[in-house]
Amino acid sequence: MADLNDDNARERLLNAGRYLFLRQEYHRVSIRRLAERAEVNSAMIAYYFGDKNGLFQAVLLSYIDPMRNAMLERLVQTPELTYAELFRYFFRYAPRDLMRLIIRNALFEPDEHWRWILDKLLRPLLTEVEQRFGRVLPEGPLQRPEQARLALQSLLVFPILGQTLLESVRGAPMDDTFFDDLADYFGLLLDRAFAPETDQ
Amino acid sequence: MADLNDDNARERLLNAGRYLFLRQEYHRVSIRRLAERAEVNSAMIAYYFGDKNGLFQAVLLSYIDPMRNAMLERLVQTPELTYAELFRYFFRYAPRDLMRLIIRNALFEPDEHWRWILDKLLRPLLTEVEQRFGRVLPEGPLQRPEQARLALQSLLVFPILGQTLLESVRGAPMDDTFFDDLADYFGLLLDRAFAPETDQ
DNA sequence: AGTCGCGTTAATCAATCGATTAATGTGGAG
DNA sequence: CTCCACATTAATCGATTGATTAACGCGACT
Repeated sequence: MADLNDDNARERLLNAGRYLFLRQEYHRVSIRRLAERAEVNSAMIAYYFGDKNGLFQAVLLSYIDPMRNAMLERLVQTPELTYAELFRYFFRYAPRDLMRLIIRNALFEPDEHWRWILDKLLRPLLTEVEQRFGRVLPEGPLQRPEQARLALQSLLVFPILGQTLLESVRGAPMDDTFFDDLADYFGLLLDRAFAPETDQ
Repeated sequence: MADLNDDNARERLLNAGRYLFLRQEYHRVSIRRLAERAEVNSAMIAYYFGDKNGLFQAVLLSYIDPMRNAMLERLVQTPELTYAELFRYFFRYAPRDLMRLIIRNALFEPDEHWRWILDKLLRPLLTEVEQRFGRVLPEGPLQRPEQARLALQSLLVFPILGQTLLESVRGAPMDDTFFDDLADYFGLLLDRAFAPETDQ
């Protein structure tokens, strides 16, 4: 357990990267500020990670495995998930900082880290979750998998992604209570929309 | 009309800013590349806009007024909008590049341009659109304005915002046909969810 | 012709960027 | 103690950043 503490340069740099890369865009985080926050010489980045990008990818990798395990473990415990439960779970336990980090550094600069993030991190996780928890919609005009998936993704991701934006607009923070209410609301919305045809 | 052509330095810089700021994050766009693209001396930025940030704000302002006018003009023509029409209109005519620009430079760097963008650009537009086209939901458990608005915003914004991401995941571009289908699907989804209570 | 002001240019500033180097510290094995 | 591999340091590299300056071109007006 002594090899997991944070008094060695590599771990300290990872922690500094987790802190800084989550809060600022990649090019705004300089090697010197990383080293300064880690209280480590800036050359240690090249020593342990090759270059700045190596540290960045190491930070992402250090997030992705615990996230996948945690998500799958929790989801496995409730295999028959209602939409409300799914929203509530996701709003509570999704690593919001990591989501924003990925969006910020990949979605808007697709030529740099994007391909790597997509292939190494995102696609395996998405396919695995989907395989385990794919829902079959009832018969009806809404049974179009791609569109249904996009609707679900929008409702899941946007409130988290735009939390800062939304809090500024509404002038009040979105606490857990708000997200719980939102989860119930979205769950009810999808239940009604995806409900089997009644008549006519 | 001769004062609207693009052979003067100020207009050329605005065009360069429109091009570059839409495609890269603020700090990735250097004064020299702006001047180079505008085929203008880099000192002209300071001359006309004070500094780089002045040019950036001028670029945003040059977008926002035509956008507001275009949106309101088109929306006024169809005051009684179905959800499908609203989605279709938004997916077609919303300035996606500008949306991404605002998100990229404000949502994720709230301490820099964020407050200015929100107060000057976003809030007036949102309140104006909402005042003119606020819909009244039918009675029922889904009549909660804030949550309903957030659901609508999610379905409207996320597909546009994440277009690059989604295209990479699905491996094919999302053309107008896809967005039209998506508009119909989302419209139907909300119609069903927000439909008045039937019985029980 | 003179001159005033707007527009423009080349040159340069200090600061910071990512990266590299050579020298040095350190701690354990032989 | 010696040696060697690993870890760390200070210093510096060339490149680029945003910004500023002094000089200059030039048309308009007197």
